[in-house]
Amino acid sequence: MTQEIDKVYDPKQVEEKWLKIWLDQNLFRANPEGEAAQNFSMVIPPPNVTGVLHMGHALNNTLQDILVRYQRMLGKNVLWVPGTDHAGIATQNVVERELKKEGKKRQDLGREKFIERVWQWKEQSGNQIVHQLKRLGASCDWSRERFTMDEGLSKAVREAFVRLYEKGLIYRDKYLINWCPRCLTALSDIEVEHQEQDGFLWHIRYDAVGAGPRACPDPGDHGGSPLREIVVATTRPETLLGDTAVAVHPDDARYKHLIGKKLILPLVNREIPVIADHRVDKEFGTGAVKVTPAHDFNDFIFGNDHELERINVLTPDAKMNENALHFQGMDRFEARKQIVAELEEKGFLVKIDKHKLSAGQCYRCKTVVEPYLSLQWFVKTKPLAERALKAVHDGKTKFYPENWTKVYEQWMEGIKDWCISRQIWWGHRIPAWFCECNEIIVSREPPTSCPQCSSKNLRQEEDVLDTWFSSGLWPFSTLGWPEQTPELKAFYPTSVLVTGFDIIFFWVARMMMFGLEFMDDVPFKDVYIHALVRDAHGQKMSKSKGNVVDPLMIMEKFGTDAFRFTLTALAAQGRDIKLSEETIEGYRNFCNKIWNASRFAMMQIENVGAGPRACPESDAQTNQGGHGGPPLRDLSILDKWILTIWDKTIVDVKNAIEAYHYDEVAKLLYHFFWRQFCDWYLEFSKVKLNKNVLFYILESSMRALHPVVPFITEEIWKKLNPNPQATIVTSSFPQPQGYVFEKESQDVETLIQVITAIRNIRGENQIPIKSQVSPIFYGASEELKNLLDQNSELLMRFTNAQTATWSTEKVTPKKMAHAALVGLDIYIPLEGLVDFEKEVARLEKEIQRLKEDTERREKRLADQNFVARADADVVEEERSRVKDNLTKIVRLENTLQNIR
RNA sequence: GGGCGUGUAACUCAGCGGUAGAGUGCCACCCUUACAAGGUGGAGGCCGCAGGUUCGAUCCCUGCCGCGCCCA
Repeated sequence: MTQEIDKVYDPKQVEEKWLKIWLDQNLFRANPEGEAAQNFSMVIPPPNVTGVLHMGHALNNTLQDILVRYQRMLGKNVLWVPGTDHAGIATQNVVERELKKEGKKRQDLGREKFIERVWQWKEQSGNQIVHQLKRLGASCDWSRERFTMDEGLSKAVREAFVRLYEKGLIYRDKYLINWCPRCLTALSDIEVEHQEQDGFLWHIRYDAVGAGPRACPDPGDHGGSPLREIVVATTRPETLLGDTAVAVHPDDARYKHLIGKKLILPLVNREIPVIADHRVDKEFGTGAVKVTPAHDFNDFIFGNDHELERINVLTPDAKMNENALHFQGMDRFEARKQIVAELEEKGFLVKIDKHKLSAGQCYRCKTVVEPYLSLQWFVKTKPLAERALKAVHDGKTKFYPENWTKVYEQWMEGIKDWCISRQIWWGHRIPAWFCECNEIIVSREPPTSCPQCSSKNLRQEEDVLDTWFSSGLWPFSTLGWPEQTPELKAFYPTSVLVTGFDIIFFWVARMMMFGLEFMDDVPFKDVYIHALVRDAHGQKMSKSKGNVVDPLMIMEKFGTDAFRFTLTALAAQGRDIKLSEETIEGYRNFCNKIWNASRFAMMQIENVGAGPRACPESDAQTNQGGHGGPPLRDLSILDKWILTIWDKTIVDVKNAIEAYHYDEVAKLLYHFFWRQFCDWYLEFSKVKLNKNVLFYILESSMRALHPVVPFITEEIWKKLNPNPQATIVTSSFPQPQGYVFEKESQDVETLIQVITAIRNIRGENQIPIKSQVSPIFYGASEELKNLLDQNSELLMRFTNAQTATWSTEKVTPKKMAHAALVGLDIYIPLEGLVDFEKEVARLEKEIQRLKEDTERREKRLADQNFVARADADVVEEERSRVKDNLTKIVRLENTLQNIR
C-alpha cells in the first residue's frame, strides 16, 4: 500500500490489466458438480454473429453481469453461458455482399462452397461482438461459449425437429406466407415489420356479366348503376390479375341482388363470382372487396372457405409472371402503375382516394414483403403455446416488470402456426428427405434408403430452418441437450433471462414453448425485461438518423465503469433510457470520486501509527457471512453512525438487486459513497480517525460496488488486500454486521444539523471562508450541551470557527446572525464580518417559511375529522411540528428586532 | 380497432395516501494539504387538466388532453 496513486483515475490501463488477468485465471468458470440449490445460471440472449456491440447489448449485458457478479459473491456456483447466433438471413446477406464485390453470386459457388465461405467469414470477422462483450466486463464462462451452428447445437436442432415431426407438431403445406422478394425466402409473421405509409385506395368498377358494355364512360358519372356493376376498392391494383371473386356482406342491400351472379374482371375478362361473406366490412371502401386468394391473407381464408381458385401472378422476385398478361416480366410496382393507367384508359377506374396503409417489410432488409403461395414447413404452435401460457399463469416463470406478462399472454393466445422453413443456405438444413415415391423421411441421421420403396434415390430438403428455431433451444442446447450432461442437470432451468421487450416473441415465447416441450420444465424462473436505449432526445437510435452512439467510443472516452454505472442508474423499470454524454460524464466523476476517496483513505490509514487490521480472507466460496466488521470497542459516535447507515445500505442494495431495481442499486451506492461516506465520514476522519472503521467501510464498499463497476473496485481492492491470490471477483458480497446504533446515529445527525446551520449562515451572508466566526450557543438541554462540547473541535473545524461558547443567559442578538433549531439557538456575531442586511433578509425568509408551514398544519389540526380519523402518530407529528415552529418564530422575530 | 405505457424542478428521471426527492444544469463564494472530474451555500415545482373516493390525493378511481410503443 505504499505505491504512488494518480490524482485522476485513468480507466484505460486499469481495465485492460484486470480484463486480461480475470480471463487468464478463468475466474468466471462454473462448476457443474455444485449443488443445485447453490447454483445460479443464465444464458446470454445470443447476439448475431454479424453484430457489433450497440447500446442495447451494452445495457443488456451490464444488467446480466451485475446479477452474475452479485450471485458469485454470494457464494453461488454461477454459470453464465455466452455465445452467438448464426443469424441465417443477416449472415448470408453479409457474405453475399462480399461475393458481389468479387462479381460473384452464391449460386456461382454452389451450396457447399458458399457455406465454407460463410464459416471462413465467421472465423475471420464474425466474432467481434464476443471481444466487445469481454471489454464490457461481462463475466461469462467463456470456456462454454457456444454458437448456434456448432455441432452440438445442430444435433439439438435435428433432435427437436424430428421429435416435433413425429409428434405431428411439424407439418409441410402449401400455404400463403410472408415472402421477401429480395432475400428470396419465407419469413415468419413476427419477422415482418408493419410500417404505416401513404398510399392510395383505387376504386375499380367490375361489370356484371350480361350487363353489356357501357355506352360511353362518363367521367362525371361515377355513381354507375348498382344493378349492373360493383365497384371495389384496393390498395394493390396489380393483384387484380389474380382475382377469383368479389365478396360482399350478405346483408348489404347495395349488392344483395348480385350475390351468386358473375362479374367480368377488367383487363383480364375472366368471369368471377360474387360471393357473400359476413366477414366483409360494409363500412370499408365500397363495401365490396376483390378476392385474391394467392396474394392476400384474408382472401386466402375466403378462398379456402368458398373453394376459390388461387391464381399466382408474381414470380419469387416480385415480378409479374405468366398469368399477368402483357404485364409479364414487369416489376410489381411498375406493373401497378401500368395497370392503373390501363384501367383508367378503359374507363374502369372510378376514383382514387389517399389512404394510409401499413405495409409489411422484411425485418432484415426492409423490402416490402409479399403474401406468397408456397410449400413450407410449419410448427403447430397451439399445443405448445397452451403449456407455455399455463406455466406463466401458474407462476413458474415470472415477468419483471409484471405488466409484460400480459403482452406475452395475449401473443400466446393469438398465436398462429410458425413458418420455420427458409429458402436460404446458411442455417440448419431441414432433416427431411424426399423419395422418388413421394415418401417424406424425417430423420436424425441421413437415411440410406426409403423405408417405403427401398429406393436409394433420396434428396434432402433444400430449405434451412428459421434461426429462431435454434435459439428457441438455447437455454438447454447450450447445456448439452439432448445429452443428459451434468451441466444440464445442474443448471436447468436457468435462474433468469434478461432481455429487451422487442424480443419477447422471438426468444422468450419460443424458449418457453421448447423448454416445456423438450425439458418438461420452464427455461427460466424469471424474465427481466429492460427498456430501449434512446438518444438524448428520446429518439430511437438508428443508422439512417445518424444518431447512433457507439458504446465502444463511450467506454474509450469515459471508461467502462462509468458507462456501466450510467446504464445501471438509468435502468428504471418500465421506462426507456435516454442517454446523453453529459449524464455519463456525471458518473465518470463518480468513478473519480471513488478513486480519490480511496486514495485519501489509504493515505490516512497508512500515515497514522500502525497499519490497519489485515485484510481478512473473504473468499465467497468459504465465507458466506462476510468477514465481520470492526470490533465494538473504541468506536466513536461517528464510527457508529457510518456503520449503522452502511449496514442499512447493504440490506437495501441487496434487496434492490434481487428485485431487479437497478436504478435503486446505483442510487443507494452513489448516495452512500459520495453524500455520506465522502462528504461526512471522510471529513470527520480528518479530525478523529478510526483506521479500522475507515478501512472496513472502504473495503466493503468496494465489494458492494463491484457488480456495477468491476474494474475500478478490483484495482482499489487489490491495493487493500495483501494476499496476491485474492481477487474481488470471488470475494464475498458485504453482509450487514448488526450495527444498530440508533442513539449515536441520531446524535451525529444533530451535529450535522448544527454544522449545516452555521454553514448556511456563512453562505447566505457570504462570510469569506477565511474569516473565522465565533458562534454562541444557547438554550440546549444538558444532553445536547454535552454532545456539542464533546465534539467542539469537529464543529469548529467544519465551520471555521475560532471559538464556540455557551451563553448561560438569554442572548440579546445585537448585530448577530441567528439560527433557531429545535432546542438550540445559535448566534453568530457579524460585527466586522459583513453588514447584516443579508442576515435580515435571511431571517425574514426563514420566518416566512415557518409561518406558512405552521398555517398549513394548524388548519389541518383544526379539522375535527382529521384529529379523529388520522393515525395518532400523524396527528402527534403535526402538533409537535407546530409547537417547534412557533417557538422558532418567536426566537427569530426577537432577533429581527434586536439585530441592529 | 384492441392492448400497454407515460405526462413530477430548466433537462433526465425516482417516489406513490399525510402537499415532494435525486443526478445534471443554473446562481454565489472558494484552487481549504483526497478529488476543480472538487468543496460550501442557494434559487427553482398549482406533481398534464377536470371530476370522484377519503379527515387528507402527486399517489387510488373515472373521464379528457398530450406523447410513445406493441398487436390487428
